[in-house]
Amino acid sequence: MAKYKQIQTELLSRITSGDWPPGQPIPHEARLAEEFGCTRPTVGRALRGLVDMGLVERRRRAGSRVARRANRDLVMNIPLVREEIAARGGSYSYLRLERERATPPQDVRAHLGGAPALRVLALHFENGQPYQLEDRWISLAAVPQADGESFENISPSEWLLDAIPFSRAEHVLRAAEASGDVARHLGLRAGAAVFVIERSTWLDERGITRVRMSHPADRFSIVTRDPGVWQV
Amino acid sequence: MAKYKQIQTELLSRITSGDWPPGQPIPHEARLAEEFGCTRPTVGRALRGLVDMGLVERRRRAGSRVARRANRDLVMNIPLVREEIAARGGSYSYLRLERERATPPQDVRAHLGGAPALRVLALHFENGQPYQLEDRWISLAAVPQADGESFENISPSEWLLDAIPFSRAEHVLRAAEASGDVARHLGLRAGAAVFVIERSTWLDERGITRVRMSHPADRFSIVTRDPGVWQV
DNA sequence: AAGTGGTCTAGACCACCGC
DNA sequence: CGGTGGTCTAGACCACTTG
Repeated sequence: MAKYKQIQTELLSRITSGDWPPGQPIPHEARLAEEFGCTRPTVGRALRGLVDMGLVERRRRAGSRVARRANRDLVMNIPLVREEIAARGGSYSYLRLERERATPPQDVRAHLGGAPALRVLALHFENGQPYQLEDRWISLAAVPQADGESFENISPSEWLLDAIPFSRAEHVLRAAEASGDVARHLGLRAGAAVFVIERSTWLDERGITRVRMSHPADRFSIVTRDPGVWQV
Repeated sequence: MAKYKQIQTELLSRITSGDWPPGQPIPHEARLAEEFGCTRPTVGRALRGLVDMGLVERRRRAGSRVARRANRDLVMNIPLVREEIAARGGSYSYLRLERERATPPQDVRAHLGGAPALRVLALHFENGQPYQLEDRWISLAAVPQADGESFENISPSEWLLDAIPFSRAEHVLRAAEASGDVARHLGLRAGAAVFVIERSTWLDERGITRVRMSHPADRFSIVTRDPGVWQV
């Protein structure tokens, strides 16, 4: 194991063990370097990871302290439906329901701009049961190639991932009660709970696509992980 | 701006602009160091951030490439309810409903161990309306101080944050339909959609606490951010 | 076998900010 | 003002893995 990582692990255990309680000043970099028998940049690299984890606060001249509120960030991942289901050993299938050029509703226009857009509605199945309803808008100004794609054999999600890069993405997670349309497509009764993910992506401040992914509540959950010590 | 960060920004723009498409090999560190007029460790630090963002893949001997699937991680934060509501300018209030020593259900026992546990049920209000139902189990073996706390004036979440550190946390996010009890406490009809967060924490493999936080679907959502924060 | 990334050192300069 | 963290250099050794 790399030395900076050993140091990181050791400092981490001093914090989580309560040996260094919240608010406790941490020895200077120079002192730690002496203690661990290495140079200051190596200690600095170890500490940087702890700062990113939100466990340590550092200020010039004032020194480093254990953060008072270790309000750590959570990390999650939203994989492609197909890969997610395959990873579980389930059988995946896909059905395009609708595809049309149309004018998006107000909130989507605010994101994609006034240009013409493509709407695609599609279903993803796990073991023959509806698992996700994908309701997507694609800006034809930003992604003109989409006009030539029927999306009958490949889902918009998957196609876009290979077709176009993005520089920024935002996700909103929420619970909702299924509207009549959503319920019908997912095979639920109207008003049943669904888990909704709305994803918006940009390429340099230009809206690319907006998608609403709805899942039956009893078949979907998201598990987060701790941000491991991401080395910086 | 630090040089490693300038380099990172430049490389990032080459990727997001499509100049370096997915799968494209990236020049060697030595070559980039030459191009940017710096040393190899500096280039290495810039690239490390891109690897953490999932945009670049590196293998010894094989070199670096733009990741084929920029399946980036998402970062979110679950703040204290009180602070979350205060940040919105709402008025916060708190009510402890129940507190008892009891034997946890099977799944919680698997996490906390067989030792005695404390159960606390509490409500968090925003502007007088129920916002979160907190249903918590605390291991008295791991947190004996909890036995002396009534939780009438401070929520378990808040108390625990200051009382005891943790080394690992796991969260499960899901949608659900409110059971009779949950619905009654939250002022909803039975079967209404709720957003549920289940958080489990450990200190060195020893279970500390498990909490289920239920929110009315129409008043709760989570917004994620890009993890670009820690480097770019 | 050799090229690539991964890491560390020893030393240095600078910006910031609390004293 | 001076101490602290933030960064960079020049050089080096090593581990991994692929051709």
